[in-house]
Amino acid sequence: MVTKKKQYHHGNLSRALVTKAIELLEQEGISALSLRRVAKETGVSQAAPYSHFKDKQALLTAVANEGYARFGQRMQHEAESGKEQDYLVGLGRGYVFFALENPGLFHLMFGGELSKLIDVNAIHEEYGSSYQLLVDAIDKTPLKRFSDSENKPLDVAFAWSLVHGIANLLQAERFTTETYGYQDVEPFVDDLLRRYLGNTA
Amino acid sequence: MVTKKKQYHHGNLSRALVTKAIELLEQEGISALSLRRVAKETGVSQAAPYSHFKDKQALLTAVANEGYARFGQRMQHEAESGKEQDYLVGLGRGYVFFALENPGLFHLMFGGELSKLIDVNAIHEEYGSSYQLLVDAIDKTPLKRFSDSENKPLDVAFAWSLVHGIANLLQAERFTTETYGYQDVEPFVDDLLRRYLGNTA
DNA sequence: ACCTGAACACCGTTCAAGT
DNA sequence: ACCTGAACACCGTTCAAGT
Repeated sequence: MVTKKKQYHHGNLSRALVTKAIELLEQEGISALSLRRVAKETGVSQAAPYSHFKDKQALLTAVANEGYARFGQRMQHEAESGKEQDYLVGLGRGYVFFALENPGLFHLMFGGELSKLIDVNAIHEEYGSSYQLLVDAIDKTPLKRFSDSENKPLDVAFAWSLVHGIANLLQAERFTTETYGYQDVEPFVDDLLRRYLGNTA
Repeated sequence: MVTKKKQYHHGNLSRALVTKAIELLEQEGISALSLRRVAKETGVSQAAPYSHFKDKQALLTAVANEGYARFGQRMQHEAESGKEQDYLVGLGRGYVFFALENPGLFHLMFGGELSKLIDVNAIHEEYGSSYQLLVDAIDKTPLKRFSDSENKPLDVAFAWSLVHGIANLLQAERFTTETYGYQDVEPFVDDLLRRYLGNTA
């Protein structure tokens, strides 16, 4: 029953490296994520990754892309779960929860380790499609609260910023929910999102 | 006229290291910021910084603290400049502009390189006082737009998140202002802040 | 085509030793 | 007290060589 232990060479090394990198990233944080460790713990020599990725950036880009895919799924899942009637608020919940559940990945995806040198196009597919979820939601039902002068693009920027700020500040422990009189994150996030982003509240 | 070239030993090495670190951070980004380079370019041996800082984290913490001080000043300056009547919106302008003007520092201050291992108290003085600016502004004039049920703490979290999200996304080039039909950042930021955060618009 | 082992220039950190 | 030089274990990356 113990197969695929020592014979990569099938084209799965590339995927195995990405998987191991995510594992390391979430368990020990981004500073522990060295190419050499990823290689070693995948059971392969330090130079082997270079057969599949141009350099460390390229591996990180692949990891981030996997992250964007999961991110979009998480948002959509939350929005459609029925826990929240307002679809846009549901997406916001998914956004924030993803950040809290996958701090390493989230940090890599948005923290700028990549964005300095990255080939932006290399990331755009998955990233763009998660972004598109927000755009679509706002296209369907613009924010009534600010409907005095309709401006959907600005509404998108607003929603994106609000939710991104909440996710970042919570994850970096810049807010602590106790400061605001909440014991748990979830109701805190819900109140914030419903009150300032939702149409129903 | 050429003094203080080779005789540290006065207690200024510590400050010189922080200054050089900020310079490197802004010129070449956080990945170029190695302790060894900071030491070398300050004209001192690789081990010298350890006489003043416990480790690299400690130096970075000092750098971040200097950053928080400048950050608070930038916000206050902008809010009091008279370019914007709404004090809170002025603070928001300062917040966002600081991020765009000092991407390296901003990234260090909020990006989590520190927040994982940091002694949170070591940063709290300067950080707290910049945060306090927001709290005070909202204490004085709560957000009228959401005054249906007064909740100032939540208003603070909202304002902080919105402004932090805008700053981050702009700085990481996650938005490009052209997407939203603006040529310059400034009017884009103003419209966002006035429309969703201001009381006057 | 995919992988290894050795090599290079760089890290952070420690420690004995100098002033 | 403050600094140096050498050392250690780690990096990312390259390159000849193996299969």
